[in-house]
Amino acid sequence: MKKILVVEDDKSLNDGLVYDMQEEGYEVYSALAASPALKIFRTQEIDLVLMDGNLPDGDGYTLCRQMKQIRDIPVVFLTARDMELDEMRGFDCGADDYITKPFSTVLLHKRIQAVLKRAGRNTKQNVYSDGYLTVDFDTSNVTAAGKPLILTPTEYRLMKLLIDNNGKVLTRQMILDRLWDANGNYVDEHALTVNIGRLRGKLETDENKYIKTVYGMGYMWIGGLL
Amino acid sequence: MKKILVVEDDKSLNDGLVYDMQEEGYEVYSALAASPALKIFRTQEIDLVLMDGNLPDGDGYTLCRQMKQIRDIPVVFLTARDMELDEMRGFDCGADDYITKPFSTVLLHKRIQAVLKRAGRNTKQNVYSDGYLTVDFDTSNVTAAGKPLILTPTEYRLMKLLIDNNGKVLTRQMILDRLWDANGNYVDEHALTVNIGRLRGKLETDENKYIKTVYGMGYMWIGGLL
DNA sequence: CGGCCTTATCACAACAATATCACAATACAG
DNA sequence: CTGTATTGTGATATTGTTGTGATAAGGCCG
Repeated sequence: MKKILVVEDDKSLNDGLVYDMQEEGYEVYSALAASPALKIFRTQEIDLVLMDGNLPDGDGYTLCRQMKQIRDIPVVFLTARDMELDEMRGFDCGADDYITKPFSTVLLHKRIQAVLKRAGRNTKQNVYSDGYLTVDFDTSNVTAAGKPLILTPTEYRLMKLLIDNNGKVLTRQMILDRLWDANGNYVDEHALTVNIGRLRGKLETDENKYIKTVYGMGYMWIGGLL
Repeated sequence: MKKILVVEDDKSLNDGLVYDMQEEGYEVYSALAASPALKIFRTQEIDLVLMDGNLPDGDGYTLCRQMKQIRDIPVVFLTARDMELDEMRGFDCGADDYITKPFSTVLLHKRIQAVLKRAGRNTKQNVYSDGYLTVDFDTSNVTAAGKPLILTPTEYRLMKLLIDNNGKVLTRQMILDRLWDANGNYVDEHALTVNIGRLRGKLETDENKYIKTVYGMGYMWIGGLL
């Protein structure tokens, strides 16, 4: 569940926001001023900050900058209509969006979703990496020591299967079933042996071993385990 | 210089926007409807789209989605005040900001700056250069060993796409989607193969190879790697 | 240590993916 | 409207991959 921090000095508006956001399914923290907000921000893994532009102790733009420095999470500003100057300052300090009061709950929620989604793009990663080998499963990019590595489709699928079961032994039969025998076509078990060899040849060095042969059983990926 | 595409069916507002943005130092393209907009978008390396929500042929939200699919650049919506529904649809389709009419030039500029800055995390280099090949993406000048190289539009766009993803594999499908029509319009995958060949013929020599084919996957630019 | 089984390596052939070349269709400038 | 450059298409050649067979190397157990 996403954690939202509401920073708004108007008590009733603050309460309203907290209630609304809880209804929308977020875990909500709130603060009435900058300094308690910062404290919460440090201790909780906040995903997004909803912030008023005019806070009593030090304005929100300073707070925004401070937070961004600690950890770069999205900040959405709440600002009164027609405060063009405010808007600009907000963006200057790195705000990700701003919303003019008054606003509806549903709109607010939509904007928050949009901002979170935007931020999520830069953080979400589906990668395997130890010091030497890196595999990006989203783009199918494989690099060894920073240099791109070209794997054939079968080699890649084989590697993915092994990494998905990092530390577990996969029997030859299991691997055959999952990589080849999708439609009942029989393939020589030997094909697996050869492809394991080819994969090793491409990604293992004298110092870096990844695929452990388990005699009489199958193979096991041992990335970052030994 | 940043390239902005203005999509607005109100001719006078369109002209005004174009003028304002040119004053602010952008290179501005404009379209009065969705389909010409899409054409410009495909052929020009647009950095940001300024779009009206109500277009005569197919609404802007559809257009936004199409563009995002081709290449993920920021889209800012222009929408009439109080059109809350519009705003939400805008965000649903991946809009990066929206601005309610009427607005001031200076505010618009600020918002655009903010959005561009936000997107800037993904901004690519403006000049590519290794010892042999040099590409200036601002002026579209390409030189090999100091001598100018003439590329056709498609060759250039193809090369840019590859360089933007230096060291990463781009699948054939990805490239097709981004350089040719992302919608139903069918283009023979073969066209890509041929254009890769032409590009290679122009910029590769016996000693300098740039485009690595990844069998069963696609292609990868390998400038300064390997 | 020596037989027996499992796994590894190498070379090759069949096949599928990609490259190349020539030409036709299209866009485009004058 | 005409000539030219660009881009897509088709036929054919080339290259990369992958399964298979033969052979070598390695582990297991007496």
